[in-house]
Amino acid sequence: MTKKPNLKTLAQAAGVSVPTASQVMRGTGRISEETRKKVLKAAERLHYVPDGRAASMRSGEKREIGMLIHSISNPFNAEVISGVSDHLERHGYLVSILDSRDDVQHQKKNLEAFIRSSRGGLIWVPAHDTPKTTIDMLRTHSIPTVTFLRQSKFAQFDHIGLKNTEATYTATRHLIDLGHRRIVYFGGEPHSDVRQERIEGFKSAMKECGSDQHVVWDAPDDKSSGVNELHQLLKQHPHTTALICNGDMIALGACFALQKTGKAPGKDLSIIGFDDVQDAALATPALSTISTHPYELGTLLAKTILDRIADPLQPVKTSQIETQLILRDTTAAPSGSE
Amino acid sequence: MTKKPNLKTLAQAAGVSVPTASQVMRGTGRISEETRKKVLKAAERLHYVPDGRAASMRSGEKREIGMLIHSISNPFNAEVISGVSDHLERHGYLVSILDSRDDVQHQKKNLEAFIRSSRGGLIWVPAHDTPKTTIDMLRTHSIPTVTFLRQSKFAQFDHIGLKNTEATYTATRHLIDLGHRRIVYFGGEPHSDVRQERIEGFKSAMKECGSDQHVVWDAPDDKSSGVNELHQLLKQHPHTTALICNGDMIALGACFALQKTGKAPGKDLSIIGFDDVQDAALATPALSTISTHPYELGTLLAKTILDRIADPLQPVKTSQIETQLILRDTTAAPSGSE
DNA sequence: TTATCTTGATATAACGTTATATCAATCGTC
DNA sequence: GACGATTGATATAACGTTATATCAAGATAA
Repeated sequence: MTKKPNLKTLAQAAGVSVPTASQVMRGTGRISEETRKKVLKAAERLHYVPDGRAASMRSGEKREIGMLIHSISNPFNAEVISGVSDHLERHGYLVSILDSRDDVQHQKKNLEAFIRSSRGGLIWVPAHDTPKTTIDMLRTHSIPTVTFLRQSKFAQFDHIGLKNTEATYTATRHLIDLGHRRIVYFGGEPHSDVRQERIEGFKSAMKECGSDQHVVWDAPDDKSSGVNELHQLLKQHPHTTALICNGDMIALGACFALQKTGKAPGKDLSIIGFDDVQDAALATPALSTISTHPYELGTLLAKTILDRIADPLQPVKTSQIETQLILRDTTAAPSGSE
Repeated sequence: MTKKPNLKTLAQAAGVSVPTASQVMRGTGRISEETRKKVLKAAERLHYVPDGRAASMRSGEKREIGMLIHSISNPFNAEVISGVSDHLERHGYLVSILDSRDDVQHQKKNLEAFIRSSRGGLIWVPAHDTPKTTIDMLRTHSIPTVTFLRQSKFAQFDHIGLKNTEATYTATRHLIDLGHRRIVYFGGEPHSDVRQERIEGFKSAMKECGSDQHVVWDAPDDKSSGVNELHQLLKQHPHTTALICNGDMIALGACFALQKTGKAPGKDLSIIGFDDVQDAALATPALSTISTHPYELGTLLAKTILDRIADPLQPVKTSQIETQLILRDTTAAPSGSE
C-alpha cells in the first residue's frame, strides 16, 4: 500500500512545481495545454484527491453546509433536505445532516463539534428551549446561519417559517363554516412557539364566530399519543365535534382511536391535520390536512444561506411559506346539524 | 466584530507561548495549575474554539464519522443512526449523515466530497448497482469503511447485515404451518441482493412443503406501490392466500388496498411485512412482520468501525443481526381450510 | 535596438494546529 | 556542593494546501 498522494507527490510525478500542480487541479492561472495534460494524467494515475482541510484552511473557502434538525426520521424534514441538497449541490456544496433529537444537550455537543469542523454555514431547527448560551456560541463564531420552522428568541438569524397562524385560521374558519362550534386544538408541546402561532389562528377564528371557548389539548405529536389522548379528550369534552391537530401523525392516531370505538372520522368527528405527510392521503379515510411545501422551503433555505454567505453583513431576512388547506374525507358538517 | 480567535491570540491573551496554550486546551503535557487556569480563563473570555481542520491535519486524528445512506426518511435508518450516534458520541466522534437517495450519481458526488473532507470513517449503505469505480475510489484512499444492509460485490469491507434468508424462511414456514400453499413474495427491486437473500429463504421453505410454485412480484417498496400493485397481483394470481412482503410500507399499502375492496387482511389474505416500523403495530389490523433490531445494528456498526480505525489491517469481518417474527393480526389460517 | 508587455512557470510565505526537541530552573541524592 | 532527574515551559518544524510575488523567456512596440 503506497502512501496517500499529495500535491508534492503529484508535482514530482508530473515533473512540475507544487503551485503549478495546484493550479492545474483547480483550473486557475496561466497553464500551457501541454503541462495541463501532464498533470491531469499523473493525477489520474495516482488517484490524487486534494485535501479539503488544507485547501479550506488556506483559501478560507468552506464548501460544506451543515443541517442540524430536530428529527431525522420526520418525512417533512426529509423533503426539506432534498430541496436544500438539490440546490446547494448544484453550487458545489456538500450538505451533511446532524440530528439533535430535539434535545438541548445533544444539540450543544453537535454544535460544538460543528464549530470546530469549520463548515461554511448552518441550516438549523433549534431544539425546544434552546438556551441563550448556545445561541451566543454560534454568534461569537459568526457562522452564516439560517433557521427554519422554529425561530430563536434570542438572536436574529435569517429565518424561514410557515404561515402558521394563517393556516390554522383558515382551517378553523372552514370548520366553522361547516357548522362546527365545539372545536378543540389537539396536540403539541406547551412551550412550542410554532404551536403558539397556530393556536393564535385557531383562537382568532373562534373569536370571530362568537365562541370564547378555546380548548387546547397538550400531547406529543406522534401517532400513539393520538391514539391514547383522544379518549381522555373526549371523556373531558364529550361534545367536541371537530379537531384541529398540531400534526398529521397525531391526527392519524386520533382517526385510528375513533374507528376503534366504532365511530367514523368526518361523520362523527371532523379532523384536520398539519403537514400533509404521504400517509395522510393514503389513510382510510383520507385525512384533511394543511399542506406546507417542504421542497420549496428547502430551495428557499438554500438560496437564503448562499445570500448570507455572499454578504454576511446584510440585514436579517425572514420569510414565510404559504400553506394550503387540503380537504379530504375527515371533514364534514357536524352530525347534529343535519 | 473582532476576528476569530486562534491559538496565537489565545496565547498572547494568557501571556504564554502557543504550544503551552495548545497543551492546556487538550489537557496534555506538563502544565502548572497556575498557567492552566490563566489559559482556560482567557479561552473562556475569547470564546476560543480550536480549528478542527488544522488540528486534524497536523495530528492525523479525524474525529468525524460519516454515514452515507440510501434514504434519510426511512424510519429503520433513523433508528440505526441513533444507535451509531449514541455509541460514537460517547467516544468523542461527530456523526454526520449524507443521503445518496439510492442514486449512483448522487452517491459518487457525495463520496468525492467525502474523501476530500478527510473524515475518519464511513458507514455506508451502497446504492443499487454501485459501480466498481466507486468502490475503487474508496479503496485507493483506504478509508475505514463498514457497510450495512447491502454488501458490495466488488470489495471486502466490514459488513453487518440481517439474517434475511433465515427471516423469510421462518415467516414462510409459519404461513405453511397455518395451511397456506399459494404464497407470493411481494415487492422489492429485481436487482436487489438483499431481496435475493430473502427470496432464497422464501423459496427453500416453499420447496420443503413440496410447492415448486415461486411467485415473486416486483414493485417499489413504498405504500402507494403496495396499493396499486396488489390489484395487478390478485388479477394475475387470484388464488393467492398469503404474502411475504419485502418491507412494511408495501405491506401496509397492500392491507389498505385489500380493505378498500371489502376484504380483511388476515382473514382473506395473510400478510407479513419486514422491518417492524412504528406504524406496523398501530395499523388496523396490526401488521404481522419481521422485526430487525435497528438500534442494536447501529451499536454494532459503531463498534465495528472503531475496531477498523484502531487496526486498519485486521481481517475483514462480517456479522448478521438476528431477526424475529412478530405475529399480530394480519396472519391466520387460509379461509378455505376451515 | 531598447523598453514594455505577455506568457508560463516557480519561490516563498501563510493558514492554525500539534509533535518533537530543547532548555532553564528547581529538586533530590550521595 | 556537584550531579543527574524532574518540572514547566518554549522554539522549531511540519501537516497540505493556496495567495502573492517574482522571474525568465519570448513577443510586441516605439
